[in-house]
Amino acid sequence: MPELPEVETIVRSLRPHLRGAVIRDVAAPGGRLRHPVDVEALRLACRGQAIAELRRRAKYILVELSSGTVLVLHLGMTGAFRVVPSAAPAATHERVVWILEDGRSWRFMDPRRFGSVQVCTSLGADGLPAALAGLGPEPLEAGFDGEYLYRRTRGRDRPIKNHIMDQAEVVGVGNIYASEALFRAGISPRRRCGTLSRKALDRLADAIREVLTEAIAAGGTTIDDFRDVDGSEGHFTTNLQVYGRQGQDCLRCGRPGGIRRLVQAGRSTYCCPRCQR
DNA sequence: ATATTCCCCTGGAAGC
DNA sequence: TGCTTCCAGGGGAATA
Repeated sequence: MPELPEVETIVRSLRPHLRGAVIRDVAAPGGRLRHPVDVEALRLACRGQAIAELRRRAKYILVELSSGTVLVLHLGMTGAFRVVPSAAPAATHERVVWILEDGRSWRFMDPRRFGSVQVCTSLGADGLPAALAGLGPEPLEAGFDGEYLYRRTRGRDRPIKNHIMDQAEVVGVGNIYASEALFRAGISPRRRCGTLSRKALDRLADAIREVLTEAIAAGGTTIDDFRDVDGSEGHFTTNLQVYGRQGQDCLRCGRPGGIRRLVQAGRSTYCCPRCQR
């Protein structure tokens, strides 16, 4: 569910609620997530600590505590947060609850348990968790452009869609925005990445930055589960040009029923075969 | 090394 | 109504 724009939306929403708040205690009422939730390590790290800052790296949320310890959170496919006025009893699918000194509670729900909540045990030289060291560049920061994509795709053979969803190449692009960016760039998702010209990859880098920026401005995309911290939906859904539109008319060339759905690496891809080569 | 497949888990929608 | 099948925004381990 959450790709870069959704995670960014959530971090921006959480920040004013949580920055400066002091954690009284942590509970893990919901059993294991992707990894077992080490509630003792969480308590040790969090009790009595203020939340100094919240940041996003790739699709991870980093919670920096006043002690310098960092919590590493991931939403998986169905993770969501709420901040509520009291320490209410656990709701359905609630996995981790932080009780704050001011009486509020910060709650993580995740029906499918693909998310994760971990205490970072070692920081790299860049101040980021060492466990995130293998991630590629942020697409909205310097260092990501057509030249970079060109360099990283020479001699590689996989489909370009799989390549841009590889978090070691560029972070934050998931299944929705991969299809959307390739449509905007006029590139077939099945094209072998090593065969793309520098010019085409310039267009693709621009398209990725453009679609992510627009989606952040719209508060993300809600297909089914995604909700902001206040429960609201993302508005970018209405701007999707291909995702979920199989059998509908292409918005660029107008071909009736022009949008196709295909499967790559077990994930749905949407494209217009006439517009994307 | 590189690329693809499978699996984790739960719920909703669609098909019969 | 009820049962079965398919599908889902992610990521990582296990295979080719």
